[in-house]
Amino acid sequence: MGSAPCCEKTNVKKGPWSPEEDAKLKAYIEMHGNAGNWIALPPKIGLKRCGKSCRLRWLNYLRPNIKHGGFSEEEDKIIRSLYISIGSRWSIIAAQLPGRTDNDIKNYWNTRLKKKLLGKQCKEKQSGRGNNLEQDMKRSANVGDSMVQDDHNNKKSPYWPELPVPEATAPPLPHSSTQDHRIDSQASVRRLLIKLGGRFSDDDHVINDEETTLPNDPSSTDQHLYEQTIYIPSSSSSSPMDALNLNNNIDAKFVNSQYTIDEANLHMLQGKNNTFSSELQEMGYNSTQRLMEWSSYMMKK
DNA sequence: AAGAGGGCCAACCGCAGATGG
DNA sequence: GCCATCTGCGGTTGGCCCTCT
Repeated sequence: MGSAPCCEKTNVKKGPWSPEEDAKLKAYIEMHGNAGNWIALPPKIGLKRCGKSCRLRWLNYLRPNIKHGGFSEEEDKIIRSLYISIGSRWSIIAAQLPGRTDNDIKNYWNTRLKKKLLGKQCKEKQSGRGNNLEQDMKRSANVGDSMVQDDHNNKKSPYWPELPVPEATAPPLPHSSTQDHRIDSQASVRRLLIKLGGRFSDDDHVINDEETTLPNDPSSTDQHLYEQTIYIPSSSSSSPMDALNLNNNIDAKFVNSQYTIDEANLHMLQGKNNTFSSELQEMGYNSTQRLMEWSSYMMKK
């Protein structure tokens, strides 16, 4: 494919936006919406900018309710845990943090969290228990990729969503007590799954009953997610692995779908002796156990 | 005081998926 | 089914600003 034709190099201004340009763009979008065609927008309002540039400026800066800087500890944790789960899917991570943009989160990760973990890794290395962090990070970040890679067409498949904190009862995702409840109910977990790239096949009615209730507007879907909090029950008395493999209520197609877990990948998630593992534990995670519990629970639904 | 170095962030680039003709 | 175009995303870069020496 390649770059959109809107990005012709000729006669397009680059670099920082002036207040005048911001004002023009903001005024237009507030009045008309983005009209679904960013490329056609700049000429309409007399901006010598690429449509993509306008879109980016709006999304990352001019959009209402955008927060900049000052990431809270809770946001920090959410970012870390989601990164561990799904890797550098910044847009998805951003969707869990209202007011934050993927760019912001990406910058935050690259400039702070990464170093934070690197620092930690160095300490661990000095104490003789660390592995190569870069590899660990890659490995961890690629967990989603590797575990769901479709061998035949090499396409990316859905990623595992974050697992709730393993408390005995109704553990929410780490979030600030002052924040809105974000991800609530099994339904929203499913939605998150779908959002994470999950496209359950049409006959995966396990999901579809919920999916059909989703609003079409992606932004309202996000809002819907935010307005809820997660509730995942504590682990059942039966073995999670049993539940994973043997639950007779599970639609066979679902069991065989891309959402099943193989043990090799679970070991990857386990992240033995690496920084993320300790990070997880610090946050109260036992990856394998949690993943098992979570998938078991999801399949029983 | 000034130069060097590093941190941080806004913006750009290029790719891939989605969509429509 | 193919092609052109648009949109969205993640990686990278350029430049400003702050801190250190």
